[in-house]
Parts: sequence; C-alpha cells; structure tokens
Amino acid sequence: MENKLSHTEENYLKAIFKITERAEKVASTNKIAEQVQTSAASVTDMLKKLNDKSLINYEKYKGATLTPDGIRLATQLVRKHRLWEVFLYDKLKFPWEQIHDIAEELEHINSDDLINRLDNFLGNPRFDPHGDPIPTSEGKFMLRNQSTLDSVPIHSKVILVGVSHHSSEFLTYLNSINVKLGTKFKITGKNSYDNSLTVESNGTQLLITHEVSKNLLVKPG
Amino acid sequence: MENKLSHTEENYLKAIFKITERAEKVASTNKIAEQVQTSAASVTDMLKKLNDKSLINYEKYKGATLTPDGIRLATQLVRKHRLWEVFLYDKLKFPWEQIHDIAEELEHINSDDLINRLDNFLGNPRFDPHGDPIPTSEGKFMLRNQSTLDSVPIHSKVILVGVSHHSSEFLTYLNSINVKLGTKFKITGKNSYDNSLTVESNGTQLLITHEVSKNLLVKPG
DNA sequence: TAGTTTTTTTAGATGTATCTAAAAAGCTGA
DNA sequence: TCAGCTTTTTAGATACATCTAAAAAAACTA
Ligand SMILES: [Mn+2]
Ligand SMILES: [Mn+2]
Ligand SMILES: [Mn+2]
Ligand SMILES: [Mn+2]
Repeated sequence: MENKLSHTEENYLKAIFKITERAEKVASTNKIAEQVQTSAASVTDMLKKLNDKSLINYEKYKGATLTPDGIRLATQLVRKHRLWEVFLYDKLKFPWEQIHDIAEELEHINSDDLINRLDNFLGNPRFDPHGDPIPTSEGKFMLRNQSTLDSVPIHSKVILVGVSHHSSEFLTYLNSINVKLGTKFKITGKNSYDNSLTVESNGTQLLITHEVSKNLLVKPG
Repeated sequence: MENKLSHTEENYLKAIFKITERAEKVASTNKIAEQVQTSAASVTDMLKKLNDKSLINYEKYKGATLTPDGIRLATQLVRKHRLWEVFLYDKLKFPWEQIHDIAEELEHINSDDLINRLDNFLGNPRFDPHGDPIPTSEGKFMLRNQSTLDSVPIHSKVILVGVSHHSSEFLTYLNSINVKLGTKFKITGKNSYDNSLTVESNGTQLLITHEVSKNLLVKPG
C-alpha cells in the first residue's frame, strides 16, 4: 500500500501542514519554498510527486492542500518531532533553544513502536518545551485557547504559554530578557507608531517589539 | 576542514571498520558489498569517493583500509550505535532482538553534544545489550578477553558475554532456547562430523550447531 | 482593460546513489 | 604457464533532489 517517504518528502508534507494549519487555505509554491528553504522550481517538482502519491491535492498555479493520508502522515511527524523535543529537554537537559534542530532529524526515524514507547517513557506529555500540543497516536490535538501578545488589550495580564518560532536566535533572545513559558506579563503601554509594547514582567519593565510580540502566545492570567 | 558525510558514506565506513576489525587486513570490494547489501560496482564508486576524501586508502583491485580520520569517524558511529541500543533496551524496554535496526538509523543523527549527553544520561555504560564494548568520546575501546564458543575445549565452563550477530532472527532463536548474556554453559560434547556441540545450560541439555556456536562470545567462568 | 509585476512552471543541468552488463585484471591449479 | 574461474572495474542507465534561466500564467494597478 504505502511506500516509505524520503526525509525530503516528509519535510514538504510538514511544511504544507504548518502553512495550512492556521490562516491559509492552500499552501502556495512560494510559501512552501520559503518553509523548506529551497527554490520554487524544486517545490513544483515535489508537488507533482506528492500529488501522484495522493498525499496532497495539487493543481498547476493553485497551490496544495493535504489529503486525509497526507494529514495523517504530517500529524505523525509533528508528534514525533515534539516528543523528541520533550526527550531532549526533560531527559537530556538541553536548553529549549537547542532542541528544534536535533528533533528535525530525529523526527524522520521510522518506527511506530519506538515513538509510542518514547511517549510512554516521557509520561505522555501533552505539550512540548515550546508550548505546542503533542498529537496522540490517533492524531488528535489538544487545542488551547491562546492569542498572540500583540493582539491583547492594554492593561491586560497574561501568561506566556507558547512561542511560534523555534529558532535558536529567537529563543536565545527570550532567554536574554528572562522570558520563558509561564512568565507573566502586564501590558503597560502600546506604541502605535511601531506597534511595540511596554510590559511589566518579573517586576521590571520590558520593551517588546512587534516582531517579537506577534510570536509570543499567551493566555489570560 | 571536514564536510558532513551522507548516511551511505557513513555506512560504508562502518562496514570497512567491521571487516578490518578482526581477521582481515583489508576490506575487499565484495566483502563490503555483502556488508552494505549492494552491488560490487556501487562499492567501487564509493571507494573512489572515500579515498578522495582521505577517509580510506584504496587502490584498484587491492581493497580498502581506513585512514586515521576514517577510523575516528567509524569509531564515533559505533559509539553512537551502541549508546542508542542501550537507550532502547534500558529505557524504552525494547527486547534485544529489536534494537539493532532502529539504532542503525539513530546512529546517523549528527550532534556530539547529543551523544555525550545521552552517554551521561545512560550512566556511561561500557557495554551494549549485545555485550559489545562502547567506545569513549575519545574513541577508546575496552577490549575484553573472549573466545567463540566453538573454540573452547570440551568440559569447559563458560559464561556468555556477547553475540557477534545482531540480527533479529539469530537473537530470537537464542530467546527460544533461553540463552541470554550471562547464561552459563558447560560443554558436554563435541560432534566432529558437523562441529555441533552439546552443552548443559540452566540444568538442561542443548544442541548448539556450529553456525550458532561460532557467533557466541564467551569467557571462562 | 491593458500594462506591469509577481508567482509559478518548464527546460535543461548537475551531483549522488544506485543498477546491469560487459570488459579487464587477478588468481589458481593442472 | 596458461586456461578458466573469480573478483573488480568500467560503461552506460535510471531515479532523485537540487539548481538557474527563461517562459507562461495570474494578480495587481493605474
Ligand atoms: Mn520544534
Ligand atoms: Mn525534518
Ligand atoms: Mn547493533
Ligand atoms: Mn547505519
């Protein structure tokens, strides 16, 4: 029935999943190219191939969406990625800014038994170290009520529950201003010129640029 | 200085390492082809490439040996393979016949930090679940005094300390006759016709074929 | 609507890893 | 020593993943 996919094919599926997960209805060639860091021409080739394998729906000039099979595979990849991140963080004590890149490789190891044992070994965690929900082996997500910090009203009190980028640079910056999951913020000011915020956190005032605030996921608290 | 190697290149290095580790002085094209399960023609191509990268010494029709750089890389691969096997066995409770194939993939994950943290997390084990010694991060092996079961004299008492094949079939067979690391044997008979042995183990008599006995590593005890 | 710009696809190459078939080299035993 | 067998290499394909440049389609916008 189903042939094994190459790492590359898997990374494309995950990219399309990420893009269509939130706003976008279809994943455009250019968006995918940016996500997997390759040329648009390469993406077109791969979209044809994944379409032939019935993992995506793709028509020339109309972008791609995942089929049910594609969704299932992409969700399993996300599950593996996030469980490995928990392993690296909880068990091997890696800092949160170093785990994403290693998990990007570990997620391609192919064994359902392995990942289910790992899940169990880790105590069936429901969120990864960046606050993202971990799909169950049936592919179920636990969605959480969250907003981005740039969208909450002035004077609100919120708690950081996630970050939408996992890059080492971004997370290292958050470390430097002493911001981590669970950190509480009170919005003390909004600058409409550049959409930056002033917030109170751990008893100190911080300036948060829009570039940063739109990647911080918070809930009321 | 040093470019990253592909999984394939790494598997060839490990194959040459294994072949030249014991008896053979050089690894022949055919031996390597058998080890990595490919054609002799493909091996010739790869030997040229690894020679160009100064990881092996190779001359047409004369087989290959590892250079110091090649030895270093192959030893690190063996270290990674065996440490992952310990993880799968000790932490995830996989049976010993299922760990080799998964470790074959995990060994290619590229991070010194990862493998040193894993080593530490596992309590710096010195042997893997098949009884093979685990190289240190400096590439040092702890060699052990061992012989193959087919070479010990009649009436000897020995303990199983290792197995030289990690295939699921072989290890499942050992499970079926209740043989594991630490099992004690007393050689009660030798059949010179087919080199099979009769041994006493756990209070029962077992017939061990030569094919099996030459893959059982024992020490006196 | 008719440029103009942006996005996407096609065409044509390159590099890696593989294969089979055929040629060449090496080994061996009468 | 040389004929025949074995081993290894070469030659020529294929498949995959990638690229750049050019062409085509779609989307803006004046
Ligand atoms: Mn991640
Ligand atoms: Mn990946
Ligand atoms: Mn093994
Ligand atoms: Mn391997």
